[in-house]
Amino acid sequence: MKEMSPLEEIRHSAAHVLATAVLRLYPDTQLDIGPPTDAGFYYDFDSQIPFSPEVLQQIEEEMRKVIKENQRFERQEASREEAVSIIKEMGQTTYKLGRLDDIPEGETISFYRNGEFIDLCAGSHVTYTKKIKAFKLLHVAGSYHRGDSSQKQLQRIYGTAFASKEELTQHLERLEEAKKRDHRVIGKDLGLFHIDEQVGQGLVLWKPNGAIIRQELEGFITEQLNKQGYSQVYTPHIGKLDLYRTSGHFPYYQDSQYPPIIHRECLDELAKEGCTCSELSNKLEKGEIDGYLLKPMNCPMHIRIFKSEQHSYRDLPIRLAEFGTVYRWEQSGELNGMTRVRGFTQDDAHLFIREDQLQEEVQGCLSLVKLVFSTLGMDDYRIRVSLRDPESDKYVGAVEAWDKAEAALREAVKTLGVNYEEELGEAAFYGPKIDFVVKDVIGREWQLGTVQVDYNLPERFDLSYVGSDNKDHRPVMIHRAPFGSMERFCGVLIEHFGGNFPTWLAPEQVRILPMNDELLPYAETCLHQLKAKNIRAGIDKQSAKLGAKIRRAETDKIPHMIVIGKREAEEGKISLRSRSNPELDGPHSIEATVGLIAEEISSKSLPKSRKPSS
RNA sequence: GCCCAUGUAGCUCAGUCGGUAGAGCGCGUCCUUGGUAAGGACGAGGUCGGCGGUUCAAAUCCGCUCGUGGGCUCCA
Repeated sequence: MKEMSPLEEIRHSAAHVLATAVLRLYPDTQLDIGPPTDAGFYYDFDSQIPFSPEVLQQIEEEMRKVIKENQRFERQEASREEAVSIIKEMGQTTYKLGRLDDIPEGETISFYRNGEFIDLCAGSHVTYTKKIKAFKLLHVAGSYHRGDSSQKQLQRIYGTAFASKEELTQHLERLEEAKKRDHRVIGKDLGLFHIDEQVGQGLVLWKPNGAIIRQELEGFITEQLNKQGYSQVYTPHIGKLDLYRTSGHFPYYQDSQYPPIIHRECLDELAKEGCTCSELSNKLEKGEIDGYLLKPMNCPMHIRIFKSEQHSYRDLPIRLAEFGTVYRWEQSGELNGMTRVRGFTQDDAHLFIREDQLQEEVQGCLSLVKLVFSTLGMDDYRIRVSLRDPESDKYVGAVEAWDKAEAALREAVKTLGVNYEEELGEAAFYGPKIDFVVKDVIGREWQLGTVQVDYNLPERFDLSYVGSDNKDHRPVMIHRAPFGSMERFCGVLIEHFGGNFPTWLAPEQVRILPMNDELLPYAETCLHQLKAKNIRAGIDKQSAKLGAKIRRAETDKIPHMIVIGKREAEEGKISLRSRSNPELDGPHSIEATVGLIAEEISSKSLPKSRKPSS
């Protein structure tokens, strides 16, 4: 049994109080489980009554009463037989008996009692309910019993609890603050992207400002690709079903693909025959009719490029890169802003290598991912090394090859000099992988950069190169994407910066604020000088007071403001107000300003101040 | 896909007991020409997500549907 921290004890106890209150109000309720979590606690209930917000309030009221009664938490150990009878006495047989069965033979079975309520529970708990100084029920959500979608769906009540009211208030305020950083909110405010009902769920429209950010990021990657010996390619958005039959993506992953595109004549023919839907999908699977698939992955296309020529061992590694857009039919409930979508562009590349090059190449890929993260100041990520489960037989390729690959990944990740976790059984069926995982503002984790070894596709496509022994050899493939997908990465990036992008990424890098219309010609002169250096700049020509223009530029999160008044125009200077680097504030010549900003852009400096935006 | 919630102007939201719509921001015009986070006046803008039902009457009640949010399941 794991010792619980004091905070976990409070939360765990709050979960029991929640169950106590629910049973008082709705005695017919069947309880499942109620553990503490990172940010609070939950309890799963099976109840006829839908827990609406009003009901939730009543439950919260009842919980307050329970706490006020200052019930004592008492531990009680029981034999298996006693445990069964306690559960039966409580009338909680539906789920609790199953939970009891989960406890291995020989382990202590314990219950915790508070007031009239008793629950199968390993502990631990606070001593009295009054120790729960501050709690709040947050929301209700559906959840499957044992996390299995074929099981009954229960109602999960989420809440949080703290040792003091102040901490609770702070926590709730932080949640409010986090909501303001939500990429969906900022994306709308700053005109970065739009997801349109009529275009389709999970299909991102990049608006002009968002497109600039994406172009800058793609440019950054392209620069690195050129340095590191990659070749960029372009491939189409659809390919024949046969291609994906060979790769195994069709029909194996059919559920998460847009349905195939079938030629009109073929459809007419089938209609004449009175072909049913299931017959059609049968024929598609068997390959009796062909069609096209919106590509769910870029690899098969890159593989066909590799295979279009003969390769010598001297040519390897061959590194094919593409910003390749793929389409996957994600479940509707899973879609989320830009972080989970149905069409997305991977900053993809496939490396065709000799086995002896594996470690070096993985290392190269990892250092690229690391460079991306450090350039953007994203240091709050975790690295997950996903290995195979030695017990399972779902994996392709020889065990020796896996061992080598896993060893190579381990060695490569060690050279990064960062912490990482190994997770058994998390590998893809075709090879082990390393993922960079980042949290969003609400604490949800998203996989961004990824490096994966693949033994499967070279086999399926019968890839080969000619070795020094003049014989054919099978290359190994590496899939890698430093950003993962442009959509998800931008979503996370928006939240990371809270919209205050470093100047090199900012859609509008400089805004000129003339005090009045007479100064417009001078403002235009300054604008030309900025634009001559490829600096994205604009002039606020609105008839408004300076304060209002500054406010607008601040809320638009423009890195640099150039204020122009009579004084500046007479002296041939400008007055800089900079949110990305307040050290630069003050009067400068326009030439010096252009130089400073151009330097900031080319060095990809991170913002120096993080003023919270209003 | 499933559970719950939700959908009113470009955005954020109000709209009581069912009596056919309101604010702020933004936008437009005019006035104002200013010194580091909001000057002022006037004006335009809505088939209340869509379809159907109940009703003399529906933004409001009911059903279906589409979208969104929070979870669950999933993520090659």
